[in-house]
Amino acid sequence: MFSEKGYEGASIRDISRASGVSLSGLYYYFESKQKLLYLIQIDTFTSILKRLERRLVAAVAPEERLRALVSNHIDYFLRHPAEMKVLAHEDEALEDPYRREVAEIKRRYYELARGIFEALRKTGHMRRVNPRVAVLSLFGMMNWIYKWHNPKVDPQADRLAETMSAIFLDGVTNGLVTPRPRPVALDRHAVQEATRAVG
Amino acid sequence: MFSEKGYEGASIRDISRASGVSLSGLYYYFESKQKLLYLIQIDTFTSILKRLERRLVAAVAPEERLRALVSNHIDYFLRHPAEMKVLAHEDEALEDPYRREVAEIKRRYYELARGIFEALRKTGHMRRVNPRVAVLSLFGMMNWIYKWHNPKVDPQADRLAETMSAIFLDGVTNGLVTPRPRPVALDRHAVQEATRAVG
DNA sequence: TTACTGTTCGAACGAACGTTCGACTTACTT
DNA sequence: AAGTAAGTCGAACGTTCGTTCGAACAGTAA
Repeated sequence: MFSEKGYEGASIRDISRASGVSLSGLYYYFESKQKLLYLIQIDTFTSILKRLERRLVAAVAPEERLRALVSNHIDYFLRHPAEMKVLAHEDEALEDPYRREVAEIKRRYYELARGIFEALRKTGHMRRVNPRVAVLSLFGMMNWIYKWHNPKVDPQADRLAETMSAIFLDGVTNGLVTPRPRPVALDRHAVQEATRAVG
Repeated sequence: MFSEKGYEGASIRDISRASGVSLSGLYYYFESKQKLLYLIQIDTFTSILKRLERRLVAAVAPEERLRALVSNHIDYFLRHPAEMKVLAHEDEALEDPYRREVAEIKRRYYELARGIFEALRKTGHMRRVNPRVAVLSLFGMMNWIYKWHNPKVDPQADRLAETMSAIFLDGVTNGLVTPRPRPVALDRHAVQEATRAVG
């Protein structure tokens, strides 16, 4: 309901109708509408973060870690579209005792992503891009998915994650699109083309 | 008000209080709350699109056109943050006589962007990326800005547009960050590094 | 049977919602 | 001076909102 109509747009009566539980029945389980939104957000955020941490233990190279992050995020996104839409779209609807707590998890997620970027930079494989802007651009790319993704015509999670990783790491004009492992080095032809593109 | 509290969260009374116009005074100008949202969206969308079209007449090379699109979008975004937030965040709040009309402009904007991608591809400067996914990823990157951009700590429009264009065209791991005109070709060192990154 | 605990609900609360209406003011035309 | 049109507003309309409360139900323990 929150994902369909937005937090303010969805009434407790809507939720009651959709769930088949009476108004007061809902309040037996959730002390308020705010708390319900809070529970959805905390639950979703916690599990996506936990799943990411589990996946990251297997990945050590920064690029691999970044791919793991993108893959995890998008996979979760497409598997739980309603929850993720609520997470992406209703973050401002939460008020301050709850809001702070969700923001704290969000910050952990952000810091984790930022750490991967810093590592990528240390290995010398990233150019001088403001890391904050880079991370937030990546999240923007991924979190926008709920606005447009249509399972019938758009790529599945794996393919989408590969495309977005490729766009983000190599851009649309360089490199080749290949599944993991990483695209191979630029050949002479690609370098020539890149050079020609400038002139 | 719509940008602060969301469409549903903002009441006509909020708007009345903030504008200093009485409830009925507002209805002298706007026939409904929906119509007010519609007017904001149409007005904003029309002017950002018009401005883009004006800028595009000067740019012929696909890459230049893409940079113009990014620059125009972000510049407008940071200059009219409230309107753009409403555009990005409240698109689903609009109902169907109005909604369709806004969707039509949005489609024109999308098609324009897509056209630039197709052109980029035809020149051979873009690799095999699903153009739909590419365009929507780019828009995601840009439209997410309202969630995080803080004028005090984050780059201004020019710099931000350059960074996002660079990320999108070249990725974070390739090429160099330079202001327009385009970054120069990869030197031997960069190629070596890229190669090493794979192995 | 009685007592208790966990679960469900209808009915209602006051508050806030979007919208309307008629009256009033102001400024300009005749 | 009278008339007209545009602008502004207080008060109220019916509806919906989030939330509460006490009654009723089921299942188990004594």
